[in-house]
Amino acid sequence: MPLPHEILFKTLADPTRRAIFERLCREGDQTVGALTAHAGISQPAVSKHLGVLKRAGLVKDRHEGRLTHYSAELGALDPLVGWAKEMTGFWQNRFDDLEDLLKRMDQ
Amino acid sequence: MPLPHEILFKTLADPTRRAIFERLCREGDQTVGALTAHAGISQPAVSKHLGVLKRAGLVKDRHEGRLTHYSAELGALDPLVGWAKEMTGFWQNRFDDLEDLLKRMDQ
DNA sequence: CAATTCAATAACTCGCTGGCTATGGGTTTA
DNA sequence: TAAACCCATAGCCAGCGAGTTATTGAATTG
Repeated sequence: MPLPHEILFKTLADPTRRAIFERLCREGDQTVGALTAHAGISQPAVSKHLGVLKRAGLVKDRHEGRLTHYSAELGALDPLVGWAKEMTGFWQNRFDDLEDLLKRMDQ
Repeated sequence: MPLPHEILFKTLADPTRRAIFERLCREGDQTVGALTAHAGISQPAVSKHLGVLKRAGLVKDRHEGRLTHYSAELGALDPLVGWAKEMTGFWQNRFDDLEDLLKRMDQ
């Protein structure tokens, strides 16, 4: 099983897929048909993207008769932000180490 | 010119490239040779990845004789975090709208 | 100056994936 | 129940990109 941020980066790297996700974030609940109408690609292509988004935990679906509604899954982006903070944190730690070193040299 | 987060997602989607960037964040300045020693791929492959990272603004290089040192560029991840916050923000706004609606209905 | 080392570029191969069309299963409508 | 509609799956194709080896340029070493 890959780390959480791994699948997120791969999934959100595709512009079309990210656009679908953004639309779900901005406008909330949407049917596949509505998403297809704005995506500029075929319905099967949209369905495939939604499948990928769902497997990444970025989206959840709701069945209502013959319609399928999709909505953005909240908090799914957390690992991504966490990873970014971790990276900048490493830098901060090195900065702290440098400060410690300078402090010790000062004595 | 693409949006800032666009290139970041594409660049960081590759595991090898992300590993190189993580190493630079964790351990700071590194030569191409040192990075190659830990990457498990050939030196040209590493150089190509470093080129991509550099064009994305995630990394900067420093020439010292025949060696080239690379280091992580701070703040390059900001647009990524910004985008994530924006997405969750949209959801928050919809939540606020719902609260407003309910408030208005209550009167 | 010859040999060696470091890194970048060139040229190529190959697997992955995002797009398509065709089809099928399930649901509503006439 | 026949027809139309919504969405998912299957199967196929083309382009991209990550890897390779070969080569070159530049800098250090002997």
